Parts: sequence; structure tokens; C-alpha cells
Amino acid sequence: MRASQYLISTKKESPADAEVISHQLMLRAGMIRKVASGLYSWLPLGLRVFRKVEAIVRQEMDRSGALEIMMPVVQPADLWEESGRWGQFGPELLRINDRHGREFCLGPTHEEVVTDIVRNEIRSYKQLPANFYQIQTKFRDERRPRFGVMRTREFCMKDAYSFHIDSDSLQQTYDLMYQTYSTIFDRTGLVYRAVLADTGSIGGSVSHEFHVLADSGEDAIVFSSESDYAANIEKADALAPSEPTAPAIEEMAELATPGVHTINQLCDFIDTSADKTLKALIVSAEDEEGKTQLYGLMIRGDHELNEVKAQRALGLETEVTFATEEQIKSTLNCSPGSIGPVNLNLPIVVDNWAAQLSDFVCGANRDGYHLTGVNWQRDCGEFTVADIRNIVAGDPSPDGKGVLEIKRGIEVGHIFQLGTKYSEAMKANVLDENGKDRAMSMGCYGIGVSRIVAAAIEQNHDDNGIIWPESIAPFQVAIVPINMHKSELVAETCLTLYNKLVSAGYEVLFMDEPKARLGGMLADIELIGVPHRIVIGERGLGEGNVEYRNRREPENQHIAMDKLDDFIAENIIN
RNA sequence: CGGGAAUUAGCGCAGCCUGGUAGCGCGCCUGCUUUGGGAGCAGGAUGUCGGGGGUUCGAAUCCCUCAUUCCCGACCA
Repeated sequence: MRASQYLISTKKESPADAEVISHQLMLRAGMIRKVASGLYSWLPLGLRVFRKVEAIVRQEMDRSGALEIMMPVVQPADLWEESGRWGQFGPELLRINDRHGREFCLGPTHEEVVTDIVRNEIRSYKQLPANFYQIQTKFRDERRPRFGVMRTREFCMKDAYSFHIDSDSLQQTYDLMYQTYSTIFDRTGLVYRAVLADTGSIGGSVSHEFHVLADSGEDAIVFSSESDYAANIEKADALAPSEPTAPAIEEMAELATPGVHTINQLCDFIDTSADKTLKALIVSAEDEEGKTQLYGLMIRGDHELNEVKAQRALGLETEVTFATEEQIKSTLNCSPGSIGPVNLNLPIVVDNWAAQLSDFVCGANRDGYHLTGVNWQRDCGEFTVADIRNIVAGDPSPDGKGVLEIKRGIEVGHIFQLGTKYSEAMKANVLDENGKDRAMSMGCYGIGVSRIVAAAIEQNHDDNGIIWPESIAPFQVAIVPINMHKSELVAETCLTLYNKLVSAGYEVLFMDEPKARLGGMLADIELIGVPHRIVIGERGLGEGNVEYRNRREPENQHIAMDKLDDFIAENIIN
């Protein structure tokens, strides 16, 4: 590609509303432009990268035996009513009416549509297993789009759905997808990890997420120092403490603690450490009858609540949210900073590690007071004990090997075993070998194509711009002439090299603007992140060589003209 | 959806407190000189100061209101 025929729309300064580095660099490099909150256009340069990622995903999905299809973005409400999700999905599902007033939604995912296809097309167990995928735009009306194309409302996802006669077959395809995903992320050149994950609102049992490791990641993932154990923090079990609760020694006493509302203030006030205190959290959720109910959750002062675990421990279908200050005040007659388990008239769940405390400090359910010397058996009423806290670094690994460390990750892929959730709801049955109807088992497998582009930048950049992995770079090589308009020799040499590389199949960016200045061209090439660059000038040609620089290296190499072909063949992957 | 902030030229910002002819840097256009890491000189174009309402002789500036956007908390590729 000749730069003079292309749109290289770079900027020196990054727009004020870009916070994370990938967003800034994508804007500065001229890859994307914002249209509205969470909606982006892809400019030619950005789209080249996007297509590279897409091609890798498509090749590996095809290689796995999955069949590509394309389903509509706009989906009829009746399919969603069949699965029960029309009512379950919140405002994230963008609902629209057509000219006849019929209800539709913009597809955030395609379980319903694909299940409808398969129940109509597949009748016999002999046609299974089957795996269908598409690479297509999804729409989710996110509460808060952010971080450029990392979290948008409209985004591109590869979504695949597999169908099986039984769970063994599902497990096989699941394992195959796990392998396929590993190959895909290997090929993108990113540092990633597969981790155990919670299944969330999609439903199902077994699930893994694929995370690109980056400090800016939105998710916390935990790893064992000694084994392969890795999990999303939502999912990682905290082992119960091995030491028993120490016997009660102190008497329970009420202590006036004016102005103390937080654990930190409490620790300062009575000069203790947070792991000797108890933190009481009040959450609100709908019980089985759909009534809003408050629950008391007790964790050690230095721990954090894990809401997914809490929901499970409470045996609830709907998600739990923190109770508002008004809810707490009207129900308990005290403010959120003064709550404790003693005489608390709510269902109570105590974390394993909080349950191990003795002679601890907690709120007195009375503003301005705390209790000291509290002990569970002696002083508190009924409660249940469960794992409801987040892992902290240094906790023992659930598999018993090593301790856990925590890193940040960007979720770029997620695979699920759905079981028969959708096939039963939508009556997607096949005849088994005995001629009996059986609901198919399903798996689903997603990859965020546009998100991979941003994640790649998060993981590969420096002060000068993007450093693309070779496999997804928009161009492989840049040719930069010096004073081409003045030197026939330079112009001639560049053009010859350009034509030769293009016909050899390389993707080349030729900076052929005659009057462009060297500094500007080099800055653009570095910002855009082209992995290889060749600078050609009269001075070097006079000595019989050109300058080569790898985007990852700080220094130039002089390459003799007569060795250039060999050098390129050896150093630039094609 | 709650809490905070922002909105002035394509981009980054000043001006607002204390009302009185719309500014700076980058970018863009023209010409000349330059050209080994974002050039110099000269000339030029571009604004309903986010929208609406109010106060005032007069509003970018003060008041009200709406909208949009970003940041911090609960969801997900």
C-alpha cells in the first residue's frame, strides 16, 4: 500500500476522553473514531488489524470442524419468550418494535436463534455432534461503555454453539474448543491464561474464561504458585481455615465509638488490626416469592465480599445488591457502619474465616457503638457458615498445592457447557438410538474479536506507540525513503523494493509522499506499530546499504543491498 | 442506575471568578526556503462558545433547564 493512496490519520495528542492506553493509541494511530458512547467506526488501518484477528479465528474454527453460519442481528421476541429470557434479561437487551408494532430485540447473543435452527434441521442423533459458529455484530446496551473498544455497546463476537446427544459428547467438543481457543490465542501472539469461571447469566455448569494478562484488565484472576490451578476470582474457592476457633476469653462489652463508620477508623480508634474485626454487609435480593428481603453477610474486616458466592450461599436465583442506606436505616434503625451479628434480626451467613474469629470487634446495631469480646456460639443467634469472600493473595490454593497470587486479566474468550437449559425450554429434541426423543446437550463458545485488538495493544506498546505481534499487524514492513523527491536513486530503489515485496506476498506500507519529513514518517510508523521498517537514503546507498529496524529493537542495522533479499526472507515472517 | 466532572475551531486548551468586538498551541490551505527523528518565514481559512429559556442596554461569562460525554461503584466477548 502506498501511503499517498491511503488514510493515515495519526494524531500527536490523544483526545481528552481516552483513559486507557489502548484507547488512546487506537485513536492516535487512526484506527477507530467514536460515533457515540460505546459505538465506534473502524478506519482502514484499524480494520486491517480487525480482519487479521478475524481470519485467525475463522481458520481455527473451520479447522476444528465447526460450520460457519450467519444469523440476524434483529431477533423476534417470541424466540426469547420461549427460552424465558425475554423477561429475565434487563435493560441490556435493546428492544425495538417494527412498523407493525411487533417486538424484536438486537441480539446480544444467539442461543435462541441457533437452537431454533437446529431443532428444525436436525432430527437424529446420527447428525450429532454439530457445531455452528458465526462472526458477527452483537449489541448489548451496557450501563457504562468504557475503555474504547474494550467495552462497547456494539461489538464483534465469534459465537459458536454445539449440540450433542449426551454430556460425554459435549465434553469432547468442549475439550476441542478449549484446544482451538488455545491455538487461536497462541497465534495472536498474546500472553493469556485459561481460567475456571462462573457461568453467570448464560447458565450452565462447566466454564472457562480466556484472559489476556494486562494490568488494566477489568477482571482479577488467581493462580497457584505450584500447580496449574487458575480461576476467575469470582469462582476461586477460599479454603476454610485449618485452625479451630480459639475459646472465648473476654466478656462481651459495648464500647462508645463516636464517628467511627469504617473498618479503618475502627482499627485506629481501638488500636487493633482489621483481621481481628468483623465487617457486616447488608444485601438485598428477591426471595423465592419475589419479595425483596435483606440478608446479613459477615466477613472478616480485612476481606472483601464475593457477590457470586454470596448469592449461591443464600440459595438465591436473582443477583444480590448492596442494600441502600435508606433500606438499612428503616429496617435496622442504625446506619451501615454500625451493624453487627448480635441480635441482628435477619438471615445471616458468616464467612468461614469470620466464623473462626473469637473475642472479635463488631458493630452494635446502634449508631456510635461497637461491641468488643464477641464470640459466635456464646453471643450470636442462628447463622450459617459458608465461603463468601474473595481470595486474597497468599491464600492456599484450593487444590492444596501452593498459594494463590492475583493478576489482572482482560476476558477475550469464554466457553460454557450449557447442558439442556435451552434445548428443554425450546423443545430442541432429536431421536436417540432407541427412537426416543431426547433434549440435546449444548455448549457455547465466545471470542471478543474487537476486544482482542484492544487487548493486544494493552499488552504490546511503548512510549512511541503500538508494537503489533507479527500475526495481527496492519502491515508487516514499512519502506521509508529519505528525500525521495530529490534523489532518483532513492526513488528507484524504494519502488523496486516495494514492487518486489508486494509480489512476494508481503503487506508493505510505502511512505511515498514526496515531501514528507523523515521525523514525521518514522513517528507515524512507530505509532502505528509496523513490526519491520526499512529506511532508504542516498547516504546509505552510497555505501551500498539500507537501514533496517525491528519495532521491538532500539537500534538500526545496516544491511548491504546485495544481502537484502536474504535478510528479509530470514527475518520477516510471511 | 447512583455519585463526581466536563462541553469554546478538526485535536489539545485559555478566557468565565470581576458581563463590554472570540483567543493560544497543534493540525489544515497558499507561497518561498528547508529536508538523516514531528522544520523556518510570510500569508490564509475554520466558531451558532452543546441546545433552550431567563436576568441585563449588553451574556462564552450570572441564573434555570435539557442534552451529550467522561470518570468512580453493581454486568459481560
